[in-house]
Amino acid sequence: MRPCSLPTSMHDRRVEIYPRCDREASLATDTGATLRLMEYVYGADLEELCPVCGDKVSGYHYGLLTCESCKGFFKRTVQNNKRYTCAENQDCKIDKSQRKRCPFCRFQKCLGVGMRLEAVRADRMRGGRNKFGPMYKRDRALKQQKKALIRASGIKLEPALPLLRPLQADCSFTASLRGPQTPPEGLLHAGSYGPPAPGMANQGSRAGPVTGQYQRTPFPSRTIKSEYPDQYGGVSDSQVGYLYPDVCPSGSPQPRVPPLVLELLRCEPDELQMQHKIVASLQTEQGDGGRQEKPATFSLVCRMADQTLFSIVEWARSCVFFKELKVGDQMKLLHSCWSELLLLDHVSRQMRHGNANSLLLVTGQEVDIAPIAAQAGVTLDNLVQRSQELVAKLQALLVDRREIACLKFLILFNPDVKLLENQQLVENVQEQVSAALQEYAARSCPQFLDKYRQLLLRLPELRALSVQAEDYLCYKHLGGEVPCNNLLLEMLHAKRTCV
DNA sequence: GTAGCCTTGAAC
DNA sequence: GTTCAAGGCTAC
Repeated sequence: MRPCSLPTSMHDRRVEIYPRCDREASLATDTGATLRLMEYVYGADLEELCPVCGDKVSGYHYGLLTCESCKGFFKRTVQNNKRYTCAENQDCKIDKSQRKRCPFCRFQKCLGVGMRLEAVRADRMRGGRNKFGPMYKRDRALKQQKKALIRASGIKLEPALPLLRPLQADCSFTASLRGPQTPPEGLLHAGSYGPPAPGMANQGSRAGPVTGQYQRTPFPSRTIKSEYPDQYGGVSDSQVGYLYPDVCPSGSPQPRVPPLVLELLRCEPDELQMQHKIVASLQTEQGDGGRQEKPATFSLVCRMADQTLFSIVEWARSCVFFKELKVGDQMKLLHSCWSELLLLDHVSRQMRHGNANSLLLVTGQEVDIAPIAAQAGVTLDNLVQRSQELVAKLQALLVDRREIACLKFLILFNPDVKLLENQQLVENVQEQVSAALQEYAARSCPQFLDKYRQLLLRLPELRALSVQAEDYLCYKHLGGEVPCNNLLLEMLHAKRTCV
C-alpha cells in the first residue's frame, strides 16, 4: 500500500470502518489483543458525540446531530448576528471543557462540521419541521446501516478528532448543474471519480473568517433534470437485457449463457432506479442551496461519487456469495476495490453512452469533454483521457453487460486481500466467475479468440487508473477540496492506512 | 453568555 | 396522536 498521511479532517463523528495503521500493526502481530481492543472500543463508541465539542448529542440541530449547548450557541450567534474575534490564531481547540473560551473558533467549527445557517429561522417561527427532514431521515438510515456493520464486525468509531480546517458545509448543487452543455469546472472530475458501476452503486468552500454578519439568501428552486429521461425506456435492464447492446454478430444464434453469469446479472441493480435514488439523495443533501456564491463543482462531483459509492456498497451487500461473507471480510474486500468498482461503473456508463466527446454522469447528465480537457490540470486531464481510452478498448472488445457483471465480481472477490476470514470462498468465487466469464466470452464472440484474456488485461489497467484517481483524490483532500463526512474519504483513509 | 429544559407546531 | 427539530425561557 502506498504510504499517505491523510489529514484526519473528516467529520468528528465519522465512522472509521477499518482500524488505523497502528491498530493494523497490532492486528498483524496480536490478533487477540486487537480483538480485545475492538471489544473495548466497540460498545463505548457507538454513542454519538457532538461533532463540535464532543458533548452528548441531543438530536438533529441545524443540519446535523449536535449537543444542546452547541445548538443554543449556534442559534444565538446566528439570530443575534454575533461578531466574534479570536484572541489566538483562529485554531482554538473546541471541546466540552473549552468550548466557552473562544466563540469565534467554536462558530467556525459549527460551520465546518456542517451546521446550516439557513436552518435558523429568520422569522423565528416556532415548532414544525423544516426542509431538512428528509436529510435527517436519510442520515439516520445511514447511521443505522453503519452501526449494523460496526456491530457485526467489531469496527470502531473514530474518536472525535479536531478538524484541520473549517469546511463550510454547503453544497449548491443546482448552481453547479447548469445543464449538459455547460460543464462547470468540477464536473471534469467525474472522469476520475465518477460514478461507478452499472449496477450498484455524495463542497464545501472554505469558510472564510466569520465575523458575524451572515447573508441569508433565499433558496432557489432546484431541479436536477435528467437529460435522458427516456434513455432506458423505463425498462429494468437487470431483468430484461443490457444497456449496451449485445454486440456480437447480429443474426448469430444467442450464445448459451452460463447460469453463474445469469446469476451475477440478477444481482445487478436497476440502473434507472439507482439514478433516481442518487439524484434524490443529492437534492436532499444540498437542501439549503443558494448560500454559496460560486458553484463548488468538485465538491458536487465528490458527492455524486459518494452516493454512487453507497450504491456500490448496497449492491455488494446484496450480491450472491458476498452475502455469505462475514462483515469483516466484506469490509476488507470493499476497502480494497471501491475505487476500481467506482471507475468501472464510470467506464461502463461511458460505454453505453457511446459518445467519446462527452461524459455521461451518474445523474444522467451529459458533459462535453473538450472544455474539461481545456480547464483541467494535467493529472485530471490525463485521468479523463486514460479512462476514455479504457472505454474505447472495451467497446472494441464488444463487451456486454454480462461480462461487466463478471468483471465486477472478479474485482470484488480479490483473493489477494489479506487477513480474510473466509479466504476459501473468495478464491472459489474468483475461480468460478473466471471460468464462467471465459466460457461466456468464447461463446458470445467467437470471432475474438482471446476476448477473455483481453478482458482480464483490462483489469490491471483499471487498477492503475483507480490508483491514479485515488492519488488525485488524496491531493484534493489535502487541499481541503473534498467535502467532509464523505464515504469517499472514509474509504480512501481506510485503504491507505490499512491495506 | 451559557446551557438545560420547556413549548410549539408541521410532518408523519 | 406522535414525533422531533425549531425557538423560548431562565437559573447560573
